[in-house]
Amino acid sequence: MTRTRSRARPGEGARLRDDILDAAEALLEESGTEEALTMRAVAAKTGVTTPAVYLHFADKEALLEAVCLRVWSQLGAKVRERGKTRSNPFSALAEQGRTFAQFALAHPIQYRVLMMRPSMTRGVSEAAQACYQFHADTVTQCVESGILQGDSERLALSLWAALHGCVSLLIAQPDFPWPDTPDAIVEDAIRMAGYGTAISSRIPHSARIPSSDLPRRLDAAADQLMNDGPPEA
Amino acid sequence: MTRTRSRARPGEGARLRDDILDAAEALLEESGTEEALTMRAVAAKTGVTTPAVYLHFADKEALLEAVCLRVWSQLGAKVRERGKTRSNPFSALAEQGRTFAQFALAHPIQYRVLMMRPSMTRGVSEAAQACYQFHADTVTQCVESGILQGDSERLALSLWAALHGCVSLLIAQPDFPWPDTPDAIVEDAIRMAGYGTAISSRIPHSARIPSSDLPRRLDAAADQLMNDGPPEA
DNA sequence: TGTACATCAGTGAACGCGCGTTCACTGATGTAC
DNA sequence: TGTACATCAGTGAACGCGCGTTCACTGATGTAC
Repeated sequence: MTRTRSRARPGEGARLRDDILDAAEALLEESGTEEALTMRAVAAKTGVTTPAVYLHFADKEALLEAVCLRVWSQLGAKVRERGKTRSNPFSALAEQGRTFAQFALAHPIQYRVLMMRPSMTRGVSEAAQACYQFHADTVTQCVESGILQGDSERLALSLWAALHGCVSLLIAQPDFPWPDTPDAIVEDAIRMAGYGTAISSRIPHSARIPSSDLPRRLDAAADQLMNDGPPEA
Repeated sequence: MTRTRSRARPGEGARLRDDILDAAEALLEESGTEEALTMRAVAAKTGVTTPAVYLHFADKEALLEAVCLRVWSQLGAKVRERGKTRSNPFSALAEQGRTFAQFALAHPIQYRVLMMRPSMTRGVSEAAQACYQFHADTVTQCVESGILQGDSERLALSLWAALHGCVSLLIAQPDFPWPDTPDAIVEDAIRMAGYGTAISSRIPHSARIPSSDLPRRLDAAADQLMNDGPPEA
């Protein structure tokens, strides 16, 4: 790791800050593990000596926070941007989910770091909150337009959790014999979560559906969804 | 951390092995982080000097594998035991899910370790496989009895992922303003995954459901699930 | 235009620490005679 | 029953390493005169 950086002019010192964050992310991506992110390695990757990192980050924790903050911002921006391309809130929800999953699969270690450590500082947790809020708002729109029913906060969580589980398994268990491509598995999860949330939000917890009858009823319900009339007898 | 252990008699040396594993798990639970699991700390917690650990585990990796193996076995046993109490495969599935989630929430760091690191050795991956296989078998029974349709492997994965996402968020983000108790959130996730998998497995990917009509159709589908007749006009 | 100086982005060397791991050793125990 | 001995479950001290962090410093740059 040779030093190739030229010294910044006075007043341009902040340039190093971004370079360090770039290096930190690159390190995560290349190594595949958070453990590789040491102050020394980040400095070397940036092309600078270790103490130089302390000019911009108080300590390792601060550096890690800055990385998280940036990743959350990027993720939030992507989801917002793509989510707005659909007018119907239910399909916007699906599109946001796809965007979220794509981002996670494209930046697996960053995603892992974001999700595994509780948001530490106010800054990070606000970025995370903003990202989640956009999702929650779309869920609220789904409730307002009657597609979903019930407490939008709980619905939003269920949906988020389902998708998170899907990508988090894809990321953490790459050696698992996955029956299909990641995209297809994500798509399955989105369909399942979408239909599941919509239907289960309409069925009271108290309802006891006789098990022997369940397959026929499910067929009928699916027919109701796909066709307009009642299912043929 | 005083040493309280008495030396084992010849032939009983293997007793230490179990004690070490107990200490390792206790350490994880108390500290809340995998980083606390060092050879030194484990030895101290066991009441033994550090090199003594090497009498039973070749290195740190081997110790961690042994911990994982034991946790997977415990989890598998719990799920099997409780899953068998239901005759209907669909509600057995739900019961297994609840058991799984309860175990995860009761042993959060162990769960994290299990899920975050790809199964390393043959032993661990076999234990994990066995645990998952029981779940997959129940899904297959659901398919055979007509409750679910389609590729049981993909269905099993979707269900597993949804539940994993739910508990993994509950574990990783304890500071999040969860709108309800963990149990209630898990229950929501199970209902959502159950209905969602059952319905979405009946709807071809090619089906385009007109969005303007969606709320009414969802109402109708839910009615079909709860009541026997078609929904009132 | 030339020179002394203040500024500030970075350097180089070192610190103390906890870690995984090794190695020569000890001392209680069961056993052979 | 008494004693020498082999066994083996552990001990104590040390190793080298990479880490986060600190501190006195340097040297290029823009600026005042």
